[in-house]
Amino acid sequence: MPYSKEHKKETRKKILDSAITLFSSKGFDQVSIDELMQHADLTRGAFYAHFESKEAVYAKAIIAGAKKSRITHQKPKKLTEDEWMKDLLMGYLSEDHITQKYSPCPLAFLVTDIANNKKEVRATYTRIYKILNKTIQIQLDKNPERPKPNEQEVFATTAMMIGGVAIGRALNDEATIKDLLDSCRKATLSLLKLEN
Amino acid sequence: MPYSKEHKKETRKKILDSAITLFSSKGFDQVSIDELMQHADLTRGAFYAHFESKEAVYAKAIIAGAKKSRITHQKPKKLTEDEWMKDLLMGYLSEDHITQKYSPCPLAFLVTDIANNKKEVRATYTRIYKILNKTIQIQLDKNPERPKPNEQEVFATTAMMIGGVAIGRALNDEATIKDLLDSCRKATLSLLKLEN
DNA sequence: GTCTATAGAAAGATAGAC
DNA sequence: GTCTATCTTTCTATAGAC
Repeated sequence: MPYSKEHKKETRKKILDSAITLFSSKGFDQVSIDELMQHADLTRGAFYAHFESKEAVYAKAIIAGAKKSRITHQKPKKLTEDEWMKDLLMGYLSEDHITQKYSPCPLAFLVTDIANNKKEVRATYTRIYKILNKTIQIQLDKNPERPKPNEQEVFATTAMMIGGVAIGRALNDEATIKDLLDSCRKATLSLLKLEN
Repeated sequence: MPYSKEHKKETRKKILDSAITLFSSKGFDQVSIDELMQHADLTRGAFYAHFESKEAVYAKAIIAGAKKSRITHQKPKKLTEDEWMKDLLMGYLSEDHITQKYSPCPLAFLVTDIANNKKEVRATYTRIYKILNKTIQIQLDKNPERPKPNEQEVFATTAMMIGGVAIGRALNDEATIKDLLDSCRKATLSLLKLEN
């Protein structure tokens, strides 16, 4: 066999990485399989040895994108739980996130794109969305010296995070983007009782 | 002249109404000019007598859609300013809005769709977004007997409104949608100090 | 202004060589 | 597994008759 299993796995990963970047910045329809494969240094025809359709790679890209997001990472030892949570919020609601300087969160970058897609894709979104809320809740419950936000406050917070980033990407005016992000950062801290 | 000016204006309005409905529910790329014109009881070829391109009708549809949104309407006489504001919030963050039972807000239905579109389209979005925030601010300033929310609190509120509706449309699970909307309704009322 | 017909480009997916 | 070539469909936009 001229190609090892290892090789295939790496190629798949390259395709998936390209998919995260391209789908996040341009949406499902504006990325062709040709472009996707070229970005991964391959040609059209090789695609179907790895995924069965465009929808399939899109769904996998959402999952892979979520896993790359900082919010799923381990807390650095030198930070307290609350410091880490604040760090994540500030990073999420930042210009660098909007301009894709670091790994974009598919929940925000692809919200309406996904609403227009197939049932299986929306099921994937739903699963990841629940995980995000749960993760934040668990993280916040770790500090006993602060009033714990309830489930509703977490839902409201993530709606503001996702909404803030999604709107920021649609806007055409730096100053407004800055105001929006500032406002959301402040309001999320307050909602989660993380102000001090 | 076999067609009056009046006729043209009405035809244009029919196309625009179809555009709002179809673009909102399926996004820019998933609506073809053919489908759009059929929905308006016309054929492909007639389109270019009214709009110069697909992007052009899309941008106009965003504006027309925003004008149809309840939030730009006049307050009914029998309601106080705050009651009216609460009404709008509850309607915006409702299942009926998500399922498009009434006129969808393009700011929420098309956020990421617009982020992936041309500069002029994003400029249109930005303009309407600013108007929404301003409108809410003005409305809230009318009641002198309540602490006035500042600009930041209004920005945070609209981020939650738009985020809540956009996420709700991407979700695949009735119960989660309900929780999400409940949470956002409660949090927006609190942010705007409208609880009583 | 609206129709039918069509030009011209692009995209998803498959076939077969290596 | 990856390549090139191609089938087939779909779409935007234009041309020309009425």
